[in-house]
Amino acid sequence: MLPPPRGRKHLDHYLHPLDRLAHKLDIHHSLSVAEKAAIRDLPHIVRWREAQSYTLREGDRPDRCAILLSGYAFRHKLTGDGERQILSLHIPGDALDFQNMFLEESDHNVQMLTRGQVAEIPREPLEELAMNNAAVGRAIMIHTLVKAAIFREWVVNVGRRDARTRIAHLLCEFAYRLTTFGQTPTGSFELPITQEQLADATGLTAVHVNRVLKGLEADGLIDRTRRIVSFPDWRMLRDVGDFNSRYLHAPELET
Amino acid sequence: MLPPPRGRKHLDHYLHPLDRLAHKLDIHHSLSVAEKAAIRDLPHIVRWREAQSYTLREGDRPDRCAILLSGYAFRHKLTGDGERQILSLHIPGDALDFQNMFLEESDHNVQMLTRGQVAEIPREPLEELAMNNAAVGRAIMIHTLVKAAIFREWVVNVGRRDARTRIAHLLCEFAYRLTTFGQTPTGSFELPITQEQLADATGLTAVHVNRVLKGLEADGLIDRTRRIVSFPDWRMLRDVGDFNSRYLHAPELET
DNA sequence: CGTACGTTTGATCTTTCTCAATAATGGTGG
DNA sequence: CCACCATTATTGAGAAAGATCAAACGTACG
Repeated sequence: MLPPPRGRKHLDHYLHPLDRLAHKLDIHHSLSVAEKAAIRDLPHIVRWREAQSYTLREGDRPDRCAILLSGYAFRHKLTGDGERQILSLHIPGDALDFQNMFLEESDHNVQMLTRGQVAEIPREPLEELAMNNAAVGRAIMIHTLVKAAIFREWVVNVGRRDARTRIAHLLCEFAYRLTTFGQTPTGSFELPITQEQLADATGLTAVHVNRVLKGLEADGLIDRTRRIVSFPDWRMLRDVGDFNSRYLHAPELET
Repeated sequence: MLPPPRGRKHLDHYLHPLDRLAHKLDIHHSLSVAEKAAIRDLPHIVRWREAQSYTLREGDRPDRCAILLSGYAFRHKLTGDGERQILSLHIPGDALDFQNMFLEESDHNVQMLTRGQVAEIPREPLEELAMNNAAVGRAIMIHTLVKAAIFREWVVNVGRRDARTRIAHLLCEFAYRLTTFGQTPTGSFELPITQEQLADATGLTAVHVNRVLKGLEADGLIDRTRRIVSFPDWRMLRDVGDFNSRYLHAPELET
C-alpha cells in the first residue's frame, strides 16, 4: 500500500477511478450494479497530488468533493498556539470531504501524507445523485456516520489512554481499515508517517513517540524500517492497544 | 436552562414536542412550514427520564431515535480499563442517536445528565421522511455533519490544549450552543455537571479539574454556585479557551 | 557530498496524576 | 425543621508520565 513510484504503472490503472469509492460504500451498504455504475458515471477529474499538498484548507468554500484514489492523506486542525492535531488518516477509497456537499465553510485542513491520486467530483451532480438515489444517499450517510464514529474513538484514545496504548491503538485502527477496505493482502502492514505526524495524531510529542515506538519494537510488537512500520503479531498489538473494532462498523477480520 | 423542578409546569408544555427538533434543524438548513409540520407529525412517544438513566448503551440495536426535549444528556465510551471518556454534551433539541437510523449496533452510551424529557421516534417513519423529503434529509445530514465537526474539535481540545484552556473551551462551546440553539437569554449560562464528569469530558482527573476551576474563578472568568457555573465575561473566557465558533457552523453570536 | 529533514538519546523540568483526608452539599426519612 | 447518609468538592503531599531542551546521528535527495 505504498504510493506508486513515480513513472511506474500502478494497479489502479486497470480500475475505473471511482470504482474505489463505489467499492468502499458498497461494503457498508450494499449497492446494485446500476447504483455502482451511477457512481462511476459521476463527472470527475483525476489529479496527482504531491506529498504535503493541501486538498482542503480551513475556511475554504469548495464546490467539489475529493475522493482519495491512491496514497494516503490526513485531516488536521491547528490551535491558536499553532499546535497541530491530526484528526484522521485516510486510505484509498475514502471521501476526503463529503462534508462540502452540505456545509459551506471548511473547519479543518486535509493534506496528502504521501504522493497520490485524488478524484474531484463537482458538488452538484454528486449531491443530486445522493438525493435522488436512495441507496447511494444511504451509503453516503453511513460513510459519514462511520467517520464520526472514528472521531469519537479518537477522542477516547487521546483523552483516556496512555502513550503506549494510544500509539498501538492508532496502528491497529490503520491496519484494520487497510485490511477491511483496502486491497492489501493480510499479514503485514505499512504506514509511511513521520514520528512528528504520529505525535500530532496521538496528542504526544515526537520525542516521546520515538521512545514508545522503540519500546514496542523491543517488545516485538512492531518492526520498523525507516518510516515504515509493520506488525508481526496482530493479536498482541490489538491487546496492547485496547483495540475493539466495533466502532468501525465493518465486517469482522479473520486473523 | 435547568431541568424543570418536578411537578412544576415547564415552558415546553406549550410547544409541540417535536418543534424543538424542527427548530434546531431549521437553523442550519431552513425548512418550510410544511416540512416542519412533517417533522412534527412523526409518530413519537414522550418520556421523562431520570438523571443518570441510559438512553442508549454500547452494543444496543435500537429501532428508534431519541430527541432530547428538556434537560441535558451526554454521550460516552469506556476503555478496556474501565475509564470513561465523555464524547459530547447534549442540549434540548439535539438528536441523541440519528445514527441508529443507519447503523445497526451502537458503539457508545448515551446517558441523561439531568432529569429531562425525551421523544422517541420509530426508526421507520423517520427514515422514510428523511429519504423522501429532500429538505428534511438534507437538514438531518447537516445536523450529523455538525456533530462530527464537534467531535473533531474535541479531539483537538483533548489532544493539544492544556488543562485550563481545555476546560474554558468546553464551557465556551456549551454556552455558545445554548445561546445559538436554545431558548436561553444571552448573558449568563449554567451547566449542572459534576467535576468528575467535567474531568471525563476533558481527559483530566476530577482533582485537577477542581484546581483549574478554582483558578478560573480566582481570575474572575467564571462564577460558581454549587454545581452550576456562569460566565461573567464571555469574551475573556473565549480567549482563554482558544474558542473559535467556526466549527459549529452556526450563525454568529452578538456579544 | 552537502543540505534538509527526520530520528535517537540524555538530562532536566512541569503538568497532571495519585493517594488520602477533610469539608460541603443535597436529598431523605422522621 | 432536623439528623443522617451518600455524593461531591477541596486541599495537601508526593509520584510519574510526558514535555522540553539540546545535541548527535542517519538518510534521502538534489
